Amino acid sequence: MTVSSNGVPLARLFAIAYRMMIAGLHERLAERGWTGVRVSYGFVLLAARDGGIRGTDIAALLGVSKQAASKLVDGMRDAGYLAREPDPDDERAKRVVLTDRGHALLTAVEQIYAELESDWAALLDEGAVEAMRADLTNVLEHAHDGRLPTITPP
Amino acid sequence: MTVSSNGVPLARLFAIAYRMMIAGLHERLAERGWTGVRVSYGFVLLAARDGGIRGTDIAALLGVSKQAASKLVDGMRDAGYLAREPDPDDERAKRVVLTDRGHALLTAVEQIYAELESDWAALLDEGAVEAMRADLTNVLEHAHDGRLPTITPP
DNA sequence: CACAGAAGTCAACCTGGTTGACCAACTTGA
DNA sequence: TCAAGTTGGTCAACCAGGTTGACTTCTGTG
Repeated sequence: MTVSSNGVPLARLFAIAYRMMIAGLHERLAERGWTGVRVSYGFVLLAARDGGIRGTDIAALLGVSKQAASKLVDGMRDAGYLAREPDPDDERAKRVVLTDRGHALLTAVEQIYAELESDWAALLDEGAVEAMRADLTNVLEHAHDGRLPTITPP
Repeated sequence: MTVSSNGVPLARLFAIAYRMMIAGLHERLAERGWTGVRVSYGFVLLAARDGGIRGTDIAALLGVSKQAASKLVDGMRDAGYLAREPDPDDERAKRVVLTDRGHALLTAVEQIYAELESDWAALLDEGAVEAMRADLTNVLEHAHDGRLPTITPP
């Protein structure tokens, strides 16, 4: 795709970049013994990290049905990353919380992200990664009423 | 995800950005009467634009099996965007080429991408979009032996 | 208090992938 | 030259991760 004189469309570049980073993440996770980890796990772990999250909130944030979210939580619970607890505020509901194993996985993910970004920084000019982050954050927050959506894997 | 002191991980930002741009693309396509368009269509149309492409090459580029690629081509043919022709160089093979309707869709996609990027440019400093494009291109080319992969939706 | 709506689960279904199998055509090395 | 291995595409069966529908229990509101 060559668009006017502006080069490769940003959407393509984001797609490739995202896919490349995710591939790098999962490769390095596997090297550290974390296997069978799906892309959405990281996003769910992040959202549930502080005090847990409800199934319906996971569904909303991932943009899927509550049934799909429930299945995903089932899988993560079976893998030992999450546990379900009663929600103290509502007898219908459950909160999904991180297990120790879930915390450990999330820590590994964060470390690897830092490594990957260091790799990028080594290839670009001083401060370019931070500038990119700021610009992306700026546009995305503008598009979402001032706040990044919490969790959105493509 | 808060990574060290470096803010939101780039991978998340790319995911959100990509998803947002694709959503914008498909929303604007629908406004122009293009409905039922899947994300991968644009990538296939681009790859097939100049002289067509083989089914196995689509499979390779999309990172899917040849059967999956064949199904995708079936769908796009049925929707009127592609046609299959014999490959003059190999009796086993077929080339997938764009129909007029396929060319028109690709043109619409490119126009919308340009619009979306103008929206971004309006929110950022002078030249920031081009700097981001250059930086992304730089890193991604470095990671792929000097050439961007042709086609990779997540 | 009645009722509409919400949270989660069960069940059936669907879509876009997968693998396996197959046949015709092509390529390669002896 | 030719046999064997490989390749391109299609058919078929299967699967994972979604979907929708239905249901029960609980909550909030008028």
